[in-house]
Amino acid sequence: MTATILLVDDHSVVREGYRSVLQKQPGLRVIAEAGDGAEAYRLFKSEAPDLVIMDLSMPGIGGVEAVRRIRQWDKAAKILVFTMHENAGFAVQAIRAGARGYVTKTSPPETLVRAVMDVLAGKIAISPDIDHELALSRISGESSAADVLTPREFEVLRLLLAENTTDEIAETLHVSPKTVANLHSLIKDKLGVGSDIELVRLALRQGILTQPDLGDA
Amino acid sequence: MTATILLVDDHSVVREGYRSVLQKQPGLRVIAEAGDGAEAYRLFKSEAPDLVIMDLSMPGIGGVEAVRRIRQWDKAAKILVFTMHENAGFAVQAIRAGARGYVTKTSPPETLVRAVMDVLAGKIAISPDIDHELALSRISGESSAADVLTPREFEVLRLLLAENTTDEIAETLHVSPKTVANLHSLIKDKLGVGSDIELVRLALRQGILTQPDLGDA
DNA sequence: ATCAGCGCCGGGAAAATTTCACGACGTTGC
DNA sequence: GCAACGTCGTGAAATTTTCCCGGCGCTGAT
Repeated sequence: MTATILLVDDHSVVREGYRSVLQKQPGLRVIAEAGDGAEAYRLFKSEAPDLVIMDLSMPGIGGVEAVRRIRQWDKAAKILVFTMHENAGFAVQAIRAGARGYVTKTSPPETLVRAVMDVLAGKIAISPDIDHELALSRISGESSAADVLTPREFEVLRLLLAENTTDEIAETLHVSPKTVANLHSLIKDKLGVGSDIELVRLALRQGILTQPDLGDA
Repeated sequence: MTATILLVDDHSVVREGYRSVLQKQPGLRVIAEAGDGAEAYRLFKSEAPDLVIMDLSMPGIGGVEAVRRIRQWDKAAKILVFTMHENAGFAVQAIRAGARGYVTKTSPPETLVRAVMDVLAGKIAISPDIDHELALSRISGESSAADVLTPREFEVLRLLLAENTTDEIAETLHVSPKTVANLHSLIKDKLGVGSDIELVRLALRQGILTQPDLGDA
């Protein structure tokens, strides 16, 4: 019995790479490919693959959201995240969303194959570098944003990173600009950063702010 | 006569993809692979390939710097940049550094092959999406940082994004904190942004600030 | 040679923002 | 009931940002 696989990555040349690696492995068969989250969801429903290999950064709905939706449709779906982000924050997000594995693209092909086998066998597969990252972040506990912030604070943080001025946020939140400024200050305090610049970079590292570069002008 | 190629990308599975695509093309032969800029430079010198296919985001010295060094070593080197960044800023940097082509990873395999052929034939190859980006950025001219800023301003900008406080920058630059604050304000003015957060995001888009996520904690 | 223009450096003062201390209200949990 | 906490807001002090200014040195044009 060969296991069927759905490949999800927005770079076709990269999918070619996955396929090439997986083909060499007996017992695996790639039956479909998707280039974004929405297509992945659609194909999962129609093809019902045994395993999904999913990239994180994709146009439209991102990988994490795609994982969430697929798991919502099939609570037993086996999804292995395969991404460039060597970052504990992303891994935590992905696992929380329902991924059964997280492997970085810097890993050698064997690691990917091994992870595929593990996930198919029902195990959880995390690549060693991320394991290490995770351990580190536990030790030298960088405040990890999403935990130490209250829901309201977190929302203000997201808006600060996306929207612009304090006043705009105050309006969309129906509170006084003063409150937003207070929260802004409190957030920086809780996160242990001194400037907005550090704040953005922290958010970047932790995957709160996702966009790498889309939307130039 | 078959053309020899050096592949540079820090993700081995991705290199697998390139190879797979290029192998199908008669007249092309991949003779070496590198996982970072330094290795690429070393291999270029020892293997003297006809063409280099280079990723941009890599550990250690990045792709742009690698392009620069290789071109310094061999002014006639043919380098094709193949990256995920669908961003005019990166393309401009790469071309200025000496790349002869710029293709995004979202492009279909044919586009890559076509670009490889064009560059080998001595032409400049830019993928259509970037051409479009370039045109757009010319029209709705986003201030493009590096141009409108004087050298000194640009340096302060870099330090703001990397270093932290105004005072630290003042010291490393041997000027008064006041001057740094003034420059900081002037930079935001010239770039047309209202807050530091926008400033960081602009820098991100334009590739002034490169690190995507390395160095979590 | 003179002068205008510009990059660079910083002072001063007004304006805006950040920060801190504090109070109020509702919820939750012991 | 009450302590603990999240949320919202005020006010006033502290700090930063911003704007306007003058001075210096260089370059290029007249």
